[in-house]
Amino acid sequence: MARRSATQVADSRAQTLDAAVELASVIGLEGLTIGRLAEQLEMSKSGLVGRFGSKEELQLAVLELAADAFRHAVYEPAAAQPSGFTRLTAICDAWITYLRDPPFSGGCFLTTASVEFDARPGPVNAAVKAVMRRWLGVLEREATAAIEQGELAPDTDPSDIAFTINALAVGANCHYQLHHDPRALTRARHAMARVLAPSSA
Amino acid sequence: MARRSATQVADSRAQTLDAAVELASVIGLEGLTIGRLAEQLEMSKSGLVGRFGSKEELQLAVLELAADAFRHAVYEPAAAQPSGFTRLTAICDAWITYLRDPPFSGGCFLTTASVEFDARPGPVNAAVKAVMRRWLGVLEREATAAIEQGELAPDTDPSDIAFTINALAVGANCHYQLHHDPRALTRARHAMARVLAPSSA
DNA sequence: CCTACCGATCGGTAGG
DNA sequence: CCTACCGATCGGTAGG
Repeated sequence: MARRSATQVADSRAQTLDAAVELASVIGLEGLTIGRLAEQLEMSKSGLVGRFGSKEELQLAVLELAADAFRHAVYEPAAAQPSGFTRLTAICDAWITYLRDPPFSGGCFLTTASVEFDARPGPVNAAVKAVMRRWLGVLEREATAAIEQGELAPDTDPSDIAFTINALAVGANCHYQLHHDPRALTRARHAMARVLAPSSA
Repeated sequence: MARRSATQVADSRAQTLDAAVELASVIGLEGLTIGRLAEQLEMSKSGLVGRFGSKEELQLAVLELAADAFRHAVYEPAAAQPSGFTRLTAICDAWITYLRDPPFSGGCFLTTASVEFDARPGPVNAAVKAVMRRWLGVLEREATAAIEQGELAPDTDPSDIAFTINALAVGANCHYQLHHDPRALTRARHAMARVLAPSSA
């Protein structure tokens, strides 16, 4: 006879996290404070602490949700495409769309968190690293498939493809968030296409 | 009969700023607090406030110093080279060197500040934008010279070159700061070279 | 440049 | 989930 069912608890947690990730995308994962989030949700600080345990656990939960949203927006649409060049192209398309109209108003959350925590050792730093490595691994896997299928030159380095596509997306996000110039997104998309194009015409 | 000469005042201000920019490169420009900086410099908070007026003015001074350091490390060595392709190449070389061994331990300060302040309106946001625009303008000017000298294809868009080179540097900095993998730097350098290579072989 | 202090906010706990 | 509270720290001021 619990006062709230497991589903209700999960729902309230999910709603809390939605607000937290939106707030953190604007003011940063470290700038996110329990007090400010509580005020926005019109609840007490201790209520929030009860749901997550500590600020660090809240940060980890926010990061996990943001990573899910990224995969949902960028990877899942492309997963329907055949592996290799076709799927890589679909990933780039979805990625640019995601950068243009991100699910949280502060732009790509993973880029923000990466810059914010690259010099702060701890569990959040480790989690950011893990998410980024996993994503680069996906890109690398698709690049390898493209090479095997003869869609990329046989001497191509899959890690090189993964790094460069990711760097262009990160750079485009930073430029677009700062200057709000959509040309950054089309320029990044074209540069991605050149990375995936056969090196000789 | 001033107790401290203008030179002494300028020196103490410069030493304070050196410590501030080093600290801010690690914990961020917003995370930089007067109290923590004062403690590190073994002086009182009010002494620091007296030098800069407010935290925001301190942030602006730190940003200005960081921009000077960037230009000193990346632009000045290349300025000795002839304008156009040669100078762009020298800029890319110096840039990668700067990313590998940055003057402040937190990596490229401008990238950090850009991500941190892209959604925080105010004077610091405006200053970051101005620094970035100015730098992109330098890259664009050199790309234009390269086109005029026939070193880049005549239908090349100078803004496109500037954006892409910058995005690769930003992406490389983020990757290198997070994973400490120097291959990110050589990969970025190679991608920059492809951007500057004639599009057909 | 200092000490002493201001009100606000931080993350978190006690107790219910 | 709440109120009430803890010690620490925030940016900054008063007064010297």
